[in-house]
Amino acid sequence: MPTRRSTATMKDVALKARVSLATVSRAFAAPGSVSETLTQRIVAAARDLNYTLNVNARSLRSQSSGLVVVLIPDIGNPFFSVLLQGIEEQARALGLAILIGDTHGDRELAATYARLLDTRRADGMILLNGTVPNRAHDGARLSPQRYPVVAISERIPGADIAMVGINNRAAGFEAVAHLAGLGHRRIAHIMGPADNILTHERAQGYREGVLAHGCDLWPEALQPGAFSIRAGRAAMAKLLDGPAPPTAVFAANDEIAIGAIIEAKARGLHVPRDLSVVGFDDIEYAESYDPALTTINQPRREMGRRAMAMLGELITDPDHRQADVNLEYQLVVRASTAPPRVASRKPVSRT
Amino acid sequence: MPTRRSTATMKDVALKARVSLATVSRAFAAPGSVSETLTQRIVAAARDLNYTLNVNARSLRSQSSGLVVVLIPDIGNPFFSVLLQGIEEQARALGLAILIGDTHGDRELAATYARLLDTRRADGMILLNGTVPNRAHDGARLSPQRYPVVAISERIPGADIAMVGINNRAAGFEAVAHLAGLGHRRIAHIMGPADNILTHERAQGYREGVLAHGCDLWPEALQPGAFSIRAGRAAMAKLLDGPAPPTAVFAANDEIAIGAIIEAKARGLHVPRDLSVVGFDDIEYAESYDPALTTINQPRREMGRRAMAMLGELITDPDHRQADVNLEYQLVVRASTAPPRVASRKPVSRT
DNA sequence: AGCGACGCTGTAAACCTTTACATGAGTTGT
DNA sequence: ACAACTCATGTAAAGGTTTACAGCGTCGCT
Repeated sequence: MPTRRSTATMKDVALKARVSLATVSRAFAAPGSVSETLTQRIVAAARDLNYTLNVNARSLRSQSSGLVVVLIPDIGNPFFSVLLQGIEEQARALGLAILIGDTHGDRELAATYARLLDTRRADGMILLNGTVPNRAHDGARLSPQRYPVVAISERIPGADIAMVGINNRAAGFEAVAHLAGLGHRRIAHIMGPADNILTHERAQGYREGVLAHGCDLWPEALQPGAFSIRAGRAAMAKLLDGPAPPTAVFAANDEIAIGAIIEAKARGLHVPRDLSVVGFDDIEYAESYDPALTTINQPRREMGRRAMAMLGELITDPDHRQADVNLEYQLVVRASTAPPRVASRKPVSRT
Repeated sequence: MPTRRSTATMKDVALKARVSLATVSRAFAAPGSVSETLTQRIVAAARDLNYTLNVNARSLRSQSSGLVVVLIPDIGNPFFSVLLQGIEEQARALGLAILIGDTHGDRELAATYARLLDTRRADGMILLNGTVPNRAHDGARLSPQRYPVVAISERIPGADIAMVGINNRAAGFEAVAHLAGLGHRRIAHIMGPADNILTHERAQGYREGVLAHGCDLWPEALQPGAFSIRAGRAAMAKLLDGPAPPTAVFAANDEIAIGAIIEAKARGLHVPRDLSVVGFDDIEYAESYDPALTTINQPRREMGRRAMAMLGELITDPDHRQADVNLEYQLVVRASTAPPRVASRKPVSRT
């Protein structure tokens, strides 16, 4: 018969240590403020009684929970895992715990998690999905009060929320520049979901790159898609079915890139000989794939750390205005890109 | 100047609705127990005042948090993501939230999360890493009191904790049976980390399979490893450097399998023509890999759901004894296995 | 009419901690 | 020697909810 422990409280500890309740509280909260003798007595008593702080009581009284909500659209997406580790690392350093909310892209669900802020159950929130959940929560009304919130990777339009990420437009440009530098002139782009802000930034970078390097830009060059292998495959199929297929593809993320490669292989094409592919994100499997993916590496751990650090400041000082942070990305050249088999024209020099 | 909302409490709602505090509480907690008229007045007042329940106060009073801790050794491991979704789904159905604790295999960290149970901040715990964290927490002493805990996938030795998973031994056996059925006689096994229980169960299944099908069993056939691509690669290299390399490999999980394939390819071998590989887990990338992985599929979402359901029962009734649950697994045959190039002997029929 | 039962509502205690304020002892400065 | 401080400690209120218990009106039954 598992007996729940009749929990010891501060009162019990105070009694046993022959001090007042307040002194016990202070002994734990502000180590300097209680004399050496008493502190020792208190610690000993707490140990003997197997005392543990009741966090709910503390939160109730101090109006803060020590918890931070992290909203993720899909925890299965490997892009987020390292990010999460960075967040968690920094959170621990700040004495905070994180609560991961997987929204599956469901706004309703996101709102549920966001409500944790309202109920004082969380002190702040990190957004990973490019949408402000509160908005959905009860119609169009945005919560009037401001909570500590920071966004990672995606700038949230119309919301005054600090962000840490990379310059996606520039990265997209660089991906195209790499392909153009190899001699490709017919470069397609498979995009992410239309409602995602990153999609447009990367596509914009693509467009500028294509223009700057004098490459082709035909109507079907920009394929709509989604951040998944399946979508990448489907889009690649369309591209390959077109009248003049591209010799290279810039995919909006690595999963799309993998999908594209699968489809190309299925049609007997060799990557990179017949088709070059560059991805985005540099997920763990990018390096292990066959061929190893050329892709844009984002400093994910650092992004997580920085975001959490910013949030920490915001929690202690809500009036603090945080500026956006843009970190360095990196084009990682691996085996999925090569010069086109028959260079349509001679290689274009980079501007 | 972001003004924190001067939060409305139940008292305010009671005042506005001209009822007592208790009635408001009951109106929310037990819908049936308050008259229609009052309920309406209360709901209206709550809406007008923008009232939200203070969860900390509730937790303090009711001694439960509505939170469940899920301990994961590595959130980056794709095996866990779907599992998590199953857990989360079921948790939501039960009105519980989950707190994901990534331990990075660090016992100290696991103990930190486990302490959430002590501090009444969590009502229960789901273990995904095969170790009981409390044990590490303060030396050898296991907490005397019992908390609602259930383990997924790994039976925890020496602890009386209910588990949901699959029969890993049988699955290992089946993997070998599949290879033997294709005609392989020289089948190696790359194992997971030695301190993991699954490692031994799968290895045991392998041994029994090899024996039952009259295959070779040489000293180096069982390669120690870890659940990672890198480890799989290294082990495969050793196997291939041996005097009589295997024609097939059973890897303890998919990442090992991918590592093994990478190494084989690097040496100019073709999979499955020169080497058959079967993995374990059927992670998302198994299907997309080249070649698509033959592997053991675990019903991950269902495992998560069941575990959470069991935990739910345990939370409401701590005395309830839960029996272990073994779910159905499935061997998924894809492109990474084939008959050996030169069948060493004629195909062995399955017993 | 009287009695018990029942259903709804109110009163007040309890949950455990933090913290403003009060107290008193010890120290410093003049 | 005494005022003015400092410092460690104690007292008690506050934080927002749940819930045992009590009160009261209504209904049905005899």
